[in-house]
Amino acid sequence: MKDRYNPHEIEEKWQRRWAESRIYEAEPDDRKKFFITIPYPYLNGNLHAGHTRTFTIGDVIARYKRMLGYNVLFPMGFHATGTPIVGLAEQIQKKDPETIRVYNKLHEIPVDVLDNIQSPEQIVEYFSREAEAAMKNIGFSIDWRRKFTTTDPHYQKFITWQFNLLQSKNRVVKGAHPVRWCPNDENPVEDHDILKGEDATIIEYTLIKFKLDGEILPCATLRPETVFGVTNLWVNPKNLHVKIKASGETWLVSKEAYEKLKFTDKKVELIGEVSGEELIGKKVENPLTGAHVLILPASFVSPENGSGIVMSVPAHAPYDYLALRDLKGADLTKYGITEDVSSIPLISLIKVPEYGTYPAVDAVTELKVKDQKDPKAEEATKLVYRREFHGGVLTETTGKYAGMPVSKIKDVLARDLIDQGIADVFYEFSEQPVICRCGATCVIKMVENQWFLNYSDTSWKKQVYKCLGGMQIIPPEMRVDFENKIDWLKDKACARRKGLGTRLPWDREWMIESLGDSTIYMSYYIIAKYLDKFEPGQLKEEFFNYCLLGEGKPEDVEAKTEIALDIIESIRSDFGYWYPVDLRTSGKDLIPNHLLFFLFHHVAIFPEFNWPRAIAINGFVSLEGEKMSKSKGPLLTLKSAVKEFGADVTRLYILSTAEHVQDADWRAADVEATRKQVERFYKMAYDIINEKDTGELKLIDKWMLSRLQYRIRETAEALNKIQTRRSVQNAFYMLMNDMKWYERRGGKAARKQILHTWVRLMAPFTPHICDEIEEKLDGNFISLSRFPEADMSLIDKSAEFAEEILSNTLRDIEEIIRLIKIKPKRIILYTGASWKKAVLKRAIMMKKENTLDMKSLMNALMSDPAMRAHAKEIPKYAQKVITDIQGIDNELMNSLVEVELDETSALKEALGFLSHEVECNIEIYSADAPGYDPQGKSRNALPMRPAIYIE
RNA sequence: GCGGGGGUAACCAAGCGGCCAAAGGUGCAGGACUUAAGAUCCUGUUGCGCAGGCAUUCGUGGGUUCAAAUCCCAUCCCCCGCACCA
Repeated sequence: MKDRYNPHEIEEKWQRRWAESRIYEAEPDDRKKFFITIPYPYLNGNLHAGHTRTFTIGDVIARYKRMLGYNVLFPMGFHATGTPIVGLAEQIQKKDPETIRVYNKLHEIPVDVLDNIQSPEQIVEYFSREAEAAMKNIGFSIDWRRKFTTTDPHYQKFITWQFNLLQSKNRVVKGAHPVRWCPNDENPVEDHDILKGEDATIIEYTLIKFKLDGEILPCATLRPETVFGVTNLWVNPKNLHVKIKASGETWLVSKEAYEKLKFTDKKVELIGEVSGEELIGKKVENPLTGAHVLILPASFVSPENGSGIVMSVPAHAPYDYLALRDLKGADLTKYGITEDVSSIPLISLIKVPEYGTYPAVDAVTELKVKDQKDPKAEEATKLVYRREFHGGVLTETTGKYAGMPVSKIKDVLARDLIDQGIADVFYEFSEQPVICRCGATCVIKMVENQWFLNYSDTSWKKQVYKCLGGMQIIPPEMRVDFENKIDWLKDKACARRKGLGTRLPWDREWMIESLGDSTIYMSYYIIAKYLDKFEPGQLKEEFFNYCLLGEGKPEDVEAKTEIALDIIESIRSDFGYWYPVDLRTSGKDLIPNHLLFFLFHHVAIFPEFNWPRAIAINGFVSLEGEKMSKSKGPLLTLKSAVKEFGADVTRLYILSTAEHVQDADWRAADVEATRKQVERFYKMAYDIINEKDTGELKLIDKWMLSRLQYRIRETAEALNKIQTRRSVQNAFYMLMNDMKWYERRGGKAARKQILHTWVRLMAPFTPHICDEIEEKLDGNFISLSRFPEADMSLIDKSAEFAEEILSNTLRDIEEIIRLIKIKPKRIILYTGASWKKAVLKRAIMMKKENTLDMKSLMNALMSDPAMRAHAKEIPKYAQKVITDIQGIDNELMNSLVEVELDETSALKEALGFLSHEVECNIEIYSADAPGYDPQGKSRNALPMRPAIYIE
């Protein structure tokens, strides 16, 4: 150990020794096991501060559990499945300037290296090497023998097995689903492919098929229940409409709607054109109610929205009401309409507390909307919609639906209408337009014959609920989040046309989607150690069925796969030992996807005793207050953080700056401060090691040992809850402050003993520096030693009280000196009179018995002859004590009566220290025998609070 | 809109019914050490106060309580997710 702290030298040294001694290579034995996993990183870039946080939390827990005596398995792999890596390869090949910039500047890859990673395979190779090196440099205690990449042929066998199994359990189904689609690229568009309209979501409309002489006028609506209140349809006379064949029916829609329908699952065919004007004046039949209603002209109808034909519900839709009102007195004879349409009776079907029979009318009146072109019409629409949705109930008009809340009706009614063949589903973007990077306007396409995992299956969800119920979720507040997300999860497309990965075994045109192939791979870590024992081709289903599920006979597996029997048995027994996953820690972004799928697939495949035990969630990392971005910057790589500050400092900082789901902020200035603190720790340890402990334990040593026990207990409690911030706070900063005070008070005797404990307390956080120190203490690897246990017998309340009195008194003296602005020549302390102590104790006792009041206290006191000498002073003090006690918590009260402390002698022991601190001679008396007391200050002395006289 | 998280002193951040004017870190100011700088160590950092005190603070407004940053109600503001994408 050198006198100066050189993190890189120390870290390199210990990482090498750890690797040489293989201390993190876990094998089953008779200890209790702990299997911790962290989502493997996706290899389209270098590891960054976000990974640093999640992984370091995992490593700290792994190290902590190891020191608690668990046999810890902490493995790591790499994720390469999916499209981004392929996309990246294309960009690099094209030498796309932005990509080159991002990967050169943000991911810190030299340009000449970039030239050499052109193919997806090279990218995977490069980033996995970099990631492994980075994780080693920060000192993660990973068993590297188990690493793998999801594009490995062995792994593909594993995924193939998994999907065949899911298929056989009817968890994979065929269906169609809508995606954002670029008609130009003929590809689904992802968020980063979108130029404009990134926030647009796909909204499901119900298309209600009004009938006109055997032809159909479909109206798109978000509120299918209002079909009961339709009084007419709206068509914009200025728009061009088309007549099309749609799955055997003849439809009339806007030209734009026809373009959209081409991408749906309907077969559409253009037959002819119809102007808006032609349609107006005709009567259509409401398919649900059978009512015949007029088609009327309205200017607000946009051909871009829905079908270009709108059903009118003036009782509940302000636009409809306004358009109808706007027609008052209009001459519609050119459409062949002679009746006064403004007198068409409104049909109310929703009762809502805020409004009368016709909410739309009330809203228009309330907001004073002029006409359908008034911007306030939009506002009124939203208002009515909101109120009706949340507080509305369907009226008798809706027949069997009467009494149902509006918020519950949409899905039910839409389903019913579709089943009756009088409605369809129509998808529309929430924002328009959505523009692809290539410049084309995106549409919504129905991808057909798509493979889905049927997560929406209620029996599956029920199993997941059961699994979740038996799990620990950390922090516990996140449990409700998981529950919500389980409810919300729908069927998920599990196959794609392009990207890296494994083919769907029964439909080889499809690649298994990348989130689906990373759900149960934790079990693969157990196999991964044995990859040199067999070829991918030998990994037949029987192998996995036996090793992971215990199905079949090992001899049969041997016969089928030609894998040696002892290997098969060994894997099976390893699996039995290590599984299930005891803890998975992850960033919060993975809750609604990966972590959910992790649970779904586990319950689908494994028996209940192999379901995961716990999940811990952590937040993101920002840089100097700015959100970090892999593709836009800013970005801080793990590698460069360690290079600049060292592994231990990086670890300590990232752990201490935020707790659980809170986001952490990386601030270089604060990291620098942490570096100094670590340096101080190193220096302190160095000094302690090179000094001899002296003397026997004094009060201050007992105080220090007492404090240490609290720090240990807090640290352990925090780590048990994966509160890394709190644990670092206690194990490092608080203990550091205790040590400073201890040394300032001249404490020496316990320093080495403290250090012994301290390095072990710190070892999970800063393993390198701790091993460096431990080498000089015990010489063994610190991660193989035991984590400290708080020894409650070393808790010394009286030493703590003494120290508290001392520091409070010191602060008081200094405050007085500051206020009276003199250089003190003589200071006298008077400790509280013993009768006051007696009063206090008696009062506390009575308070605990719930019998404390002035009268009974006085009675009790006065029955004691020794008290009578102070009969004059007692009432006033007793009154004060009674009020003071109100504000004391129980623990303190207990201590106050239990602890026997001679304040006078305790202060006398610290007299030298006190006098030195205030640079003035100090004398101490008990108020029982004050001696020199010119101002009678001793009367003010209280228990735990000496009076002070300064001259 | 729905769901989740959050608003605490110059900043980050703990506390979630009583030793709370509020942990810890940072910044800032003063002091010690040093030829000096840095590092380190002390002290202070809401206001007032020439004896250890008092007054006012924890988004805002009410309420419960002997006692509220902490509990209840209302209200305002900020962040994240809402999917086929890793």
